[in-house]
Amino acid sequence: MKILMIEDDLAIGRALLAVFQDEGHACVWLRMTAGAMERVEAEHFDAVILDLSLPDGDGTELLQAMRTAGYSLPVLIITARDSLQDRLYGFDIGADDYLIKPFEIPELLVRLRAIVRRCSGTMDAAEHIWTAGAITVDEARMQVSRTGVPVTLSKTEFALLLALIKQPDRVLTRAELEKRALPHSEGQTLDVHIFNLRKKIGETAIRTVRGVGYMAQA
Amino acid sequence: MKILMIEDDLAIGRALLAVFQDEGHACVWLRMTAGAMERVEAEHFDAVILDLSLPDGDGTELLQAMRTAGYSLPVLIITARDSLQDRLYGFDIGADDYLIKPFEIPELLVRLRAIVRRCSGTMDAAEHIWTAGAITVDEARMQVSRTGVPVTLSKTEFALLLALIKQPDRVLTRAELEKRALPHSEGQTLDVHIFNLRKKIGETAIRTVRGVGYMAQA
DNA sequence: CGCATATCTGAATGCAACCTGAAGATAGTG
DNA sequence: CACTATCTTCAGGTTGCATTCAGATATGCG
Repeated sequence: MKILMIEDDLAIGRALLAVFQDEGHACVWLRMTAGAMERVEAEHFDAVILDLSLPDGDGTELLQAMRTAGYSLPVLIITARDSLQDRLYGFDIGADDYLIKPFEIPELLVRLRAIVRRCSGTMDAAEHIWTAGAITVDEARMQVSRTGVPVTLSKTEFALLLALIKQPDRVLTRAELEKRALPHSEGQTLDVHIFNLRKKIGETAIRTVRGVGYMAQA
Repeated sequence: MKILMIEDDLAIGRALLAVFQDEGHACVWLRMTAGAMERVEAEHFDAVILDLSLPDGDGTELLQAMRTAGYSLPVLIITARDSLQDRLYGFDIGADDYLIKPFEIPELLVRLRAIVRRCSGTMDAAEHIWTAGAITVDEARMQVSRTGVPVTLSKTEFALLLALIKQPDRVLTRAELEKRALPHSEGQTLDVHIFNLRKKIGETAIRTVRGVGYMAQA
């Protein structure tokens, strides 16, 4: 996922940047609205995180400009303003969600995922359901099934499988997988999780690519 | 409350979806009339929000079809057409209220609440009912029953169960649940309420998803 | 107002699931 | 055949949840 973050607070910006990196998202960080519109026009983003109080103008102007230009990508507003009027105004000009400072990072992640899912669900008609072979993963509901039979996975196993199944038939390196699913791990713990995962969802679902990593079979 | 929204404008749809989520309502968002009738037949909705100008046909046709099929649930029409004739036509074919774009979100909420109240008083009064497994929750009457046997819950327990049962088979995080049911709480008070809840409605009704939260079994 | 009951909250304990690291077995590669 | 990467098993340690209980707060009733 590729995110455009417009935020002038250094502490918040850095923290979010680090989190996004950990989650495997790409993130472009701007500290003002200047140049933002050009980036949106030139690149593809899956979501925008927009602070309203910025050094070179109000973030609402940017949002309005984006909407009138026809961009419908999900926008999450961050702000210190809390009144009902501010909120409604935010939605009116086209925000998808509204988060008030100070906020917890996990909450931001949840909401971000929610608005992205919401938009992609309605626009691509595809729910966030991933499939590869006999395996089906419902990302939002955190449910996995094999040939229709539900399977329960641990958090780590789920994260692993999700990373793999999001890009079927593409090899993910051990480093990539460890970064996504095993924050505290070193050594070959990954092997163990893959092993346990295979026990639950079947041997053939995940193929080993010797010397590189693993791959979900489409 | 469960709402069916048929609206092709992305900005409006998103804003409403977000508002409904905040208010704790479930909302199904379709962007065309196609498939709408099937949803109405298959699920229970408390209200329909219907845009008239849709990509695949006029919303009035859907409304007429619903009415001739005998569905009397409240319908709020949103449209850009403003002429007196359009309005009268809308009411003629069975709309309960009529809102002209652009509109303020609070106004929509007020009108929505009004028509729902109006209808629930006169028509099928027994209709805010959620089910999952052996559990039935009547939201309006605040009544819960297990395999038909009534169960009395405390306010907090009811709020918890309601949040869970509104979205069966979907994991709700601890944060989400705490936000809905325990405004003043921190720590693991949630565990205690889940425990008490399970004692009353049965062990199997609520499944624990370790490291994430809880889920109502459908 | 004061008492009794129901409910909520926070802390403490024990248990089970989970993650991790190590170590031997196995299979792939040159 | 030797070497290395991966598979498989297992035990130790950690974390999160279940469960209990007592004090605090709210609610209803006399």
